[in-house]
Amino acid sequence: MRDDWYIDHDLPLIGLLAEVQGAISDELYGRLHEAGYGDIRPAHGCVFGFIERTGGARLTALADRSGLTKQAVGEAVADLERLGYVERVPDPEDGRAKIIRLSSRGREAAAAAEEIFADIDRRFGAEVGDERYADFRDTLRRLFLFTRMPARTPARVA
Amino acid sequence: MRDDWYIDHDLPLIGLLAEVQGAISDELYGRLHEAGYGDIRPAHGCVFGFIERTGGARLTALADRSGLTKQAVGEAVADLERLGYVERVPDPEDGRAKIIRLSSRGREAAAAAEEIFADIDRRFGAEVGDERYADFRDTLRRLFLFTRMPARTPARVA
DNA sequence: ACCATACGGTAAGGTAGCTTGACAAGGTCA
DNA sequence: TGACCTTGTCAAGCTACCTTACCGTATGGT
Repeated sequence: MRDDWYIDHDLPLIGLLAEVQGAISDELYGRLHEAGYGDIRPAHGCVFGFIERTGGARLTALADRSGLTKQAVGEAVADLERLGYVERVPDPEDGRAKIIRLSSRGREAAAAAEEIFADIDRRFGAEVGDERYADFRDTLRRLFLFTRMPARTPARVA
Repeated sequence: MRDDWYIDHDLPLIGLLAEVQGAISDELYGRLHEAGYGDIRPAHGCVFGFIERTGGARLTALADRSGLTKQAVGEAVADLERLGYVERVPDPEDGRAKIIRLSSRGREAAAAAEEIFADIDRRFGAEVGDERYADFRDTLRRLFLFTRMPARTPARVA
């Protein structure tokens, strides 16, 4: 991105979303690396992004929430267990299931990530105005829920 | 995403951006497929998203604008050329360079994509309110430009 | 007690989309 | 004219994620 094409041309919504997301992603993993969490990769987001901070979650729940397959999430969990960020404990309520829980190091990393997000929110708020930014976040969340709405049930033919 | 975890838990900004982008992406490529442009893939976005509609652009310019490597964009261009969406012509001003231009089929596909985007904009606007949505788009664009801002020059030590 | 179903895991293999490295041909400028 | 940079391309390889298939164990309805 060395030239100024994007100053004069509008990217479509999808392009703007992708670019902003990419910028945040670069900052997140860059700063996690500096903070000593360099072994956390984007693929681990399906765990950190969707797990209960305390109490943990089942593999199947993480797969459902993230929209990925159990295999993909299982691989991420195996990685994070090896790296010491999560631990798997048997679920007392279901002998088949295991609870995936953040270890203390995992909670530290999650806290570090949340600080980075808070820092980004602060800078974004300062750039466009806090009220404007709050509205933006709110609208984005509504659009997210909108895209997750179940398709309209076809009208029943009486 | 079968359970309702995301109703009660806030995804961080990056998660919201990723999810909404994914939803738009699904719709875009699904509908392009139905419209007879099923051979256009997300990887081609670095061309369609950043090329001048008439006049075309150089490979290096597309790489700069999209933030990808020349190799990645070159592969997308080779694909699109084979599929008939773009053509490569020698640049009269520089013997090394080639101008990548949308063919007539390429312009048709771009127009189809723009209709899909307009349709999504219409639905999003209806969901959250047109004014609110216009503000949202505007703020998103400002945040995009903000993330593209050159790093602050360190204050010169007099 | 039986059997369908769900949970988690293993394994093999594949695809999309990018990367790094090396390079020839053409341009730029002292 | 020689040193250097730019443009585009070839080749090799990586990451993230998917698919299909199979398995053992546990649960729950009948």
